[in-house]
Amino acid sequence: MEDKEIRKAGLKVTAPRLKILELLETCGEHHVSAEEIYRLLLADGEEIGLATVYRVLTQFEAAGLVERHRFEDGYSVFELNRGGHHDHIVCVTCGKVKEFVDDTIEQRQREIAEDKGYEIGDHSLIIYGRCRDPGCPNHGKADNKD
Amino acid sequence: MEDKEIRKAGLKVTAPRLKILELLETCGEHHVSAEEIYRLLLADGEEIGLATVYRVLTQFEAAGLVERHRFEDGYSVFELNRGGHHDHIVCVTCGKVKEFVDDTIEQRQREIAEDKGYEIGDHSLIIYGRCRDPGCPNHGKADNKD
DNA sequence: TAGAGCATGCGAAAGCTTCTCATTTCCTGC
DNA sequence: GCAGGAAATGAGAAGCTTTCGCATGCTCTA
Ligand SMILES: [Mn+2]
Ligand SMILES: [Mn+2]
Ligand SMILES: [Zn+2]
Ligand SMILES: [Zn+2]
Repeated sequence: MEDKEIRKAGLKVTAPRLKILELLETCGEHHVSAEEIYRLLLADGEEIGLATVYRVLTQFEAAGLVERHRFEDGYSVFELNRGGHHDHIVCVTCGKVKEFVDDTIEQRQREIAEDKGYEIGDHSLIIYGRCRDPGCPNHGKADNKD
Repeated sequence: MEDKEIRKAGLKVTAPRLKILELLETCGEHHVSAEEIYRLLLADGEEIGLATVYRVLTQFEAAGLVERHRFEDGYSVFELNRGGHHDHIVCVTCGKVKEFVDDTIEQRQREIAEDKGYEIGDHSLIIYGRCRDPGCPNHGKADNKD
């Protein structure tokens, strides 16, 4: 099943590639680092190298199968490209990430690019804030001002 | 003159801090890396260490004097905090950066944060595209689709 | 002007990511 | 099914940005 997508990307169908793709499919909206993928596969009994995980993720990204994001700390996290574009809102306290799409913002971006003399390509919008989840260390603290 | 700002940040007024602040002032809307700052100061005859540049930039950032951004490649670039917030549009071909502010987008972000149950803090919006400058390698190429 | 403490420069180290290379695996054509 | 050539892998070394540790130097207050 995933064979098709890998072949379409011009890549050989190998165990590491299949396993990484499978794992990403189970992740849904969860964003995982290369290191996490590596450890999860190891724990699953797979024999795989960290370098391979990085290589494959980069290839998948180039092929449009996978998206890479860099949140505040600057390190890479990955997720399956599930078709539609979306942006992210991240809790700076607990790290929780939610996704959103806003047509107004998307439209304004196209207008801004046009206005500034750019042919628009991609974009990255990340909102940082504090979530109100009971489990978040931030929970309860009324309104911290720093 | 810059003494005031440094002191206000609770930091001692030292040659490295003054020089870095001065240099950033000459940069205007240009975004510079720590390494660039380091080399520019060295070329200017200053005796300074790269570790100090990083340390000072981090302190300035914490004090709100300086802003740090990470464009596509993930490395840090810095600019003086010139008061108002702004976002960036970057040419993926030549690297040219322009700044913009859009009230509609800013407002929608606040609504999204509210909607998703986050107390909004900062955000990072970077549009990637291709500029139409005569000097840009992209110039002339009608509309490349990859 | 002297003292306490903060800041600096240097080199070493951290942490993520990429590279190198010998070995293995995949895939095409027989 | 099998062999050959190309592509991919795993392991460790290396690369790069950024941070740390520490002996020395500088600032600032009194
Ligand atoms: Mn996502
Ligand atoms: Mn800027
Ligand atoms: Zn949270
Ligand atoms: Zn350009």
